[in-house]
Amino acid sequence: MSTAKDMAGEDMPWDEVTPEAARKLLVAAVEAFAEQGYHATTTRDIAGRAGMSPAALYIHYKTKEELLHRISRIGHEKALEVLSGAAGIEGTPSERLAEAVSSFVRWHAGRHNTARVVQYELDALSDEHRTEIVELRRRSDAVVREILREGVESGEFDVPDVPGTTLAVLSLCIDVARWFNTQGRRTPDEVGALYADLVLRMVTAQK
Amino acid sequence: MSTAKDMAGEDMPWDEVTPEAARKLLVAAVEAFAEQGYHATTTRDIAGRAGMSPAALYIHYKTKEELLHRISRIGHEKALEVLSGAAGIEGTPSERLAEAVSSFVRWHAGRHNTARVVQYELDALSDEHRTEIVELRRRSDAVVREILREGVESGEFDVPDVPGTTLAVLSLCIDVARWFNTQGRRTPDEVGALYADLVLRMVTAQK
DNA sequence: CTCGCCGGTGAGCAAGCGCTTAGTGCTTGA
DNA sequence: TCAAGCACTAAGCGCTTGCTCACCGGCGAG
Repeated sequence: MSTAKDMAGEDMPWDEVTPEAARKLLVAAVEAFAEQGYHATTTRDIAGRAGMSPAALYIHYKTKEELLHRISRIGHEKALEVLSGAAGIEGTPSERLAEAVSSFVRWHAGRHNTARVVQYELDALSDEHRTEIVELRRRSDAVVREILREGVESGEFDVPDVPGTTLAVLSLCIDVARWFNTQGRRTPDEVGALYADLVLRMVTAQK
Repeated sequence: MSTAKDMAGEDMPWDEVTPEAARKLLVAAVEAFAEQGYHATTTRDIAGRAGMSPAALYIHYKTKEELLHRISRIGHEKALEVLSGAAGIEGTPSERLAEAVSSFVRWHAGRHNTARVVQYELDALSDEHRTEIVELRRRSDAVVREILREGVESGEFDVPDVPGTTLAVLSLCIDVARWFNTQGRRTPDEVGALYADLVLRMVTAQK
């Protein structure tokens, strides 16, 4: 079976953000937002983590909210890329669902700081920015729903409520960002494998 | 099959909080924290929603953090009560797991404002208060893990990784508080039934 | 060498924050 | 009837916040 393990979005994070000072500030912000949340993080804290003065932030970003928006947009794009890359491999719906779930979970575990900001700080975005991000989330939803639909069609899956099950599968993956801890016993690979198995059992038709 | 539908924690919310002014403030705080998060909520906002002056808050609570702690503690106790009440019914591990999941999910959906604060604002608590709350969460974990263990022992369940699956089941239930929306199409009962079914399929041994 | 440009800084402003305090009116028991 | 005690308010204190602005050093072009 082919793998999407080395898909985009897992290596060289944030290298598309330039110049270097802007990237350093953004990386510092991801760390701070993930640890304490957007509203509990001060611009002074972000600048301090990046080793710069508070005013430096405003050379590269108009507001603190714009910084969150950049993180959220790039993060969502990466996550969607990982998910649809995995869903697009050749294979049966079961194989594709397993690949999609394990890759998506691996991303949420391996990059749990980014994922936490991306998934749990949506409310802090302006209405306009949030609307844009929600559209990206709808696309993730569509990817999973389509695999389930195909599996039901082929008879591989037995899923009475496709939209509800789609929601549950994505919810399960996303929540990894909340509890996953680098100090914990499990590696991202292990969690991805466990979750792929659990999800397959949720949808597979019994013989 | 017996039901835990009318278990504690779903009716007459917060009626243990007295006097009335303290309860009104607490209910207002739950609403505000759920909508905007703890750090984005001001004491003026809470007092305003309760129809009182900002200073009134400090007659009933020492700090804003103490208010969060009260919400978090009572909420966790209610959630644990719902979960272990459902897990304690007579029946096979499958029946008990289904009841536990559907009740727990129903609580997270039906009282999603409280659940959101309880589940997603833990970081805002002081170290001391958080330690106390984490202990309550460990007990929820133990309830689910014990059902899984018994099901494996009886041969009803096939669960290679009991701790990991426990985590996944609880994570699935908890995340309901994040996405559940009163305007949505599903009722708490429907989501509870769907999730109980999905979880049973995750753990049931194939014949 | 000098000048202009530009990423970066130090100091600080206006606003809003959590919380306090002096005072007010209502209730209550002798 | 009235003093004490109570829940509550108006005003505001000290501080931190997001953000601004006058200024500065280094560097490439003429």
